[in-house]
Amino acid sequence: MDEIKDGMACPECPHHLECGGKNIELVKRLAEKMITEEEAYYVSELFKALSDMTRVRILFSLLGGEMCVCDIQELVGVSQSAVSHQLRTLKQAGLVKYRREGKSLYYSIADSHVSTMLAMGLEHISE
Amino acid sequence: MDEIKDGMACPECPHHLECGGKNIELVKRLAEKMITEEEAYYVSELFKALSDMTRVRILFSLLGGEMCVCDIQELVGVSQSAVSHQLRTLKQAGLVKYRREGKSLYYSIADSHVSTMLAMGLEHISE
DNA sequence: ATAATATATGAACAGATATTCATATATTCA
DNA sequence: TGAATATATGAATATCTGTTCATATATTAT
Repeated sequence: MDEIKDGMACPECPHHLECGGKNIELVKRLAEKMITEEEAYYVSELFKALSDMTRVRILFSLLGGEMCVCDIQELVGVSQSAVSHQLRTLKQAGLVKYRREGKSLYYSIADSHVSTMLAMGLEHISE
Repeated sequence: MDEIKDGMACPECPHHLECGGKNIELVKRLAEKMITEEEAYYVSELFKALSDMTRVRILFSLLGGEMCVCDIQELVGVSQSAVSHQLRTLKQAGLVKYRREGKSLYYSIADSHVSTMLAMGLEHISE
């Protein structure tokens, strides 16, 4: 990878350095406004939790309200273990929460961001 | 997996069938409003495109406007090949578009859905 | 305390994914 | 046409991910 050098504007292509297509001004300016690596990591982890078909189906199921694990299992049609593993992923990403009632755990959408993201995803694919 | 049978309400837990925690009414009602497997697949594929740190950084770079590949490469700090592969993934997901100008390709965010999803993702992790 | 039910969890394996390397394609310039 | 630049692409590989299977934990009922 070439190093970014400064103050070497090329007469033929004023925005670029060394005619190499490196718009140093733009890159330097954007680099300051850029999200941090840490933020990018957490955002990607968040979307990773939404990147599996089973988890997406679980979340859309929960849009109608809270459900216990065995009902999710029934509705989504995967094994108890698989649902549980996926619910943990969703929980860790802050996408769902749960409460206990007797032997059952009732899962629900964590907040309205989640519903909106799902709605937007669905909208995006329908274009 | 137990089969869903109808009309067998259990006296002890009226919402459930066979005391097995299966809320058959709820499950049947939700099953009708459920997104299809196909929709779930496409939505998960969309979010999968957002589930990688490099791609997230590329997209946030592009929020400021279009950029050519070599500038993205410089800003994000990964190899030319890696950027190109990731741009293809983003393109296939409909998240970015591009136009050619001479030897360079200028990539940009495909539509406002994308910006909003990114903004919401960032918002969600900051809570 | 014991049994039954609901859910979680760890290990293992098959399949997916991101990067690298080498090379191909497309465009411009001389 | 040939050289240089910008980007794309295929193959290979190491890593990651989702499911299954077996088992553990937690709650309730007997």
